Amino acid sequence: MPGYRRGKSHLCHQRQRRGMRLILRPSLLLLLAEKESHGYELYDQLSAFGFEQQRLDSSVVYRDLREMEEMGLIDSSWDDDSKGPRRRVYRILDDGRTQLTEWIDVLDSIQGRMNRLIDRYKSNQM
Amino acid sequence: MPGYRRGKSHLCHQRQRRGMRLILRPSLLLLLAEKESHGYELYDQLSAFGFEQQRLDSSVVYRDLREMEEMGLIDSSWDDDSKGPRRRVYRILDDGRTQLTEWIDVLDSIQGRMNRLIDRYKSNQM
DNA sequence: ACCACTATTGACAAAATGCAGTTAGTTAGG
DNA sequence: CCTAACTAACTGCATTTTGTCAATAGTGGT
Repeated sequence: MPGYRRGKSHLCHQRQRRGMRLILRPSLLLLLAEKESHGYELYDQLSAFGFEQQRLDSSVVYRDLREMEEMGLIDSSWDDDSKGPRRRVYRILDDGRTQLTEWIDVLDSIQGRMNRLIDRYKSNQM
Repeated sequence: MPGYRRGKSHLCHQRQRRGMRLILRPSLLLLLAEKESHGYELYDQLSAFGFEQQRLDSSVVYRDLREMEEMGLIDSSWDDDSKGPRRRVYRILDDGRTQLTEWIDVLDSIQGRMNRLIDRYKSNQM
């Protein structure tokens, strides 16, 4: 059996990661709303939202892009003109813009709830 | 082939749920930091943090309590004096208070990131 | 006896996650 | 020419995490 004991500091990282997954797709959609792009570039740009490459495997980004494509939020095509390996370039669709708006609203309301929790915690400290 | 097509409105609910799961344990710990309690009562009190019973099955609450007990954040004992079925009463431990503080910090930082995202989205609307 | 409400638990399928590996084109150095 | 490093995308799989549903059990009311 693989030892694999989860220490307490590990728990925070896990929670942090989950928080990040919550905003990954909205972040990707926002980047694509600003400009079309391919997976590898998006992966780099995510640092602007606090994603660290150590903690986020690029395969997660590719997988999420594929799924958003299946959902009809974005679409893609190959770019053969660029140097290096071929790139799959993604563009946001109208449904994607609509979805982005809705997700932002959801994040807004989650923030409100998180605030309530944090405020209550802090008011107890006195 | 179970029909099960996920419409777009479904996606928001899914994301909302994820956001809620993120704050479930911190919420439970906070409630227990204020006063010892049992699962069913905690389940009721969660509405104060925006949890709706329609969208959160009580078994999830019980499961999380059990796991936090395994982690040594809280402990429990049976209360046989109360009316009705026996209650498992939970109390927060020192490690639980420490963990709560850390989780609150994590939520704080996640909020910061969500804010950056939302601000960037809104500045694009102009 | 039957129903509703309180209270906790168990079991299982479905989904999400982390990690590691695979394929391939390009560039630079020895 | 061979190799290493970087860019780029994708796949597979074992674990973990979820959501959902059902089972059990005590109490009070009609």
